[in-house]
Amino acid sequence: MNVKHSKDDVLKAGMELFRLNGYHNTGTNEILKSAGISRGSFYNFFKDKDDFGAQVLDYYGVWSTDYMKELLRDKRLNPRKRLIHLFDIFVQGYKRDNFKWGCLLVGMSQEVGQINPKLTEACSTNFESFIYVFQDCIEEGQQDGTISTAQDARSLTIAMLAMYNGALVLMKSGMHEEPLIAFQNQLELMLKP
Amino acid sequence: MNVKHSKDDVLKAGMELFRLNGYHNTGTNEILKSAGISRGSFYNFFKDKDDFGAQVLDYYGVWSTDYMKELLRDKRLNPRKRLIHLFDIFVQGYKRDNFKWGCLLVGMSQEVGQINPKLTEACSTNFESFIYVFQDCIEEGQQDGTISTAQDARSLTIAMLAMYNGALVLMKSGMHEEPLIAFQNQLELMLKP
DNA sequence: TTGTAAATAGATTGATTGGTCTAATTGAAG
DNA sequence: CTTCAATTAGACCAATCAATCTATTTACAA
Repeated sequence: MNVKHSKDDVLKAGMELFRLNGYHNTGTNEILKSAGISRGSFYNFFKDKDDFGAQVLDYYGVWSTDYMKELLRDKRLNPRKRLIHLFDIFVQGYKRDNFKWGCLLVGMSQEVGQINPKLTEACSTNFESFIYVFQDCIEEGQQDGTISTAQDARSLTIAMLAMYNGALVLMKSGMHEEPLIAFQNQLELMLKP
Repeated sequence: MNVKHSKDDVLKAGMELFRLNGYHNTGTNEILKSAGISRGSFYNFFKDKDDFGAQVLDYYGVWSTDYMKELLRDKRLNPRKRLIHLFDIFVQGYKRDNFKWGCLLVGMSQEVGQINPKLTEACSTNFESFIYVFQDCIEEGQQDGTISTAQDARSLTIAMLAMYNGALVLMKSGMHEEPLIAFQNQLELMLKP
C-alpha cells in the first residue's frame, strides 16, 4: 500500500488529542494538523465529528482490549496474579508519562453522557468489551480457587473496573500516583480468596 | 436582601448545566438563559468563564461535603453503617433522576485535567475535601473496630472514593444501576473488619 | 494514452463562541 | 431631590467552530 496517511493515522491522532484535551476542547483543525491531512480528506473519511469520535472510541477499545488480552494470556501466572500484573504494567505506563493520559472511555462518557446518544453508545459498548475480557480471567480464577468468590464474577469485575477508572480520575485531577497505589493495594485485598 | 437573582443562583444554574452537559459543551448564553440574568451581570460577578467554573466547583464542593457531613453525623449507626447508609442515599438519588446526573468533579477533572491549571486545582482541592470527610469516619471506625484495618485510613478512603467515582462513570455511560450495585456490594466487603 | 471516479487541498461559509462596550437603571448617601 | 457609583441590559465584536464547496490531483481500468 505505502499510503502516507491512512485512516488509522487520523484515528490515532484523534485518540491522543481526545485523551489529552477532551472531545469538545479539541477542534477539527487541531486534528487535521496533528494527523497531517487536509479538511477534504477528513470529511471524505468521516461523516462528521461525531462519526469520527465514535470511530476513535472503537479504535481505542480494540487497541486497549488487544493489549489486555495479550497480558492476560500469560498462563505462567495464576489468574489473580495476571490481573495484578496487568494493572502494574498500566500504572507504570501512566507514571512514565507523568500521569498526563487518562482513559478515553472515562473522559468521553463523562463529556457526552446523556447528550450524545451515538457517542454514549460507543462508550458503553467498549466498556462492555473491557468487562468481558476481565470477567473471563476472574471466572477462571474463581474456578481454580485463586480469586475470591465473595461476589459473582461480573459484579467483582465491574467493581474492579470502577475502582480502576476512579483511580485514573483522581490521578488526572492532580493527585498523581497516590490513588493508583491505593487502588493496587485494595485490588490485592479484594481478589484474594 | 430580597435580591431577585443572586450570585448563588448563577452558580447553581452553572453547576446543574455543567453536571448535565459538561463544561465545554455549555455556552455562556445557556448559563445566562438558565439563570435569568444578563451578560453584563455575569461578567460583573465573574472575571471570565474559567473563573466562573472554578467558583462552581467550590460551590459544588461545599454543597456536597455539607450534605456528606450531615449524613455522617448520625451517631445512632456505627461508622461503617453510616458510610453504607450515605452511599445508599446517594444511589437512591441517582436512581430517582434516572441516572442523568454525574459527579461534577469527576466530569470536570477529566475535561480540563492537564490543560487548565486553575480548574484542575479546584477539582483537586475539592476532591481532597471529600477525602477528609470520609477519612474522618473511616478512622473512627478503625478505632472502634467496625471498619477493616487491612489498609490505612487514607488509602482505604481513596480506594472507596475511586470505586464510587468509577461506578458513577459506568453508570453515566449507559449501564444504569448495575455498577452502583456492584460498588455497594464490594463496599460492604472492603469495609468489614 | 485516455477516461473516469475517488481522494485531496484549502478557501469559504454561517453559526456560535467567549468577551467587551456603552447606555440605561438602580440604590444608597448627602 | 441630587449625586454618583454599582449594577444591569443587551447590542456588538473578533475569533473559532464544524462543515461545505469547487478545483485539482491521484489512481486505476480500458
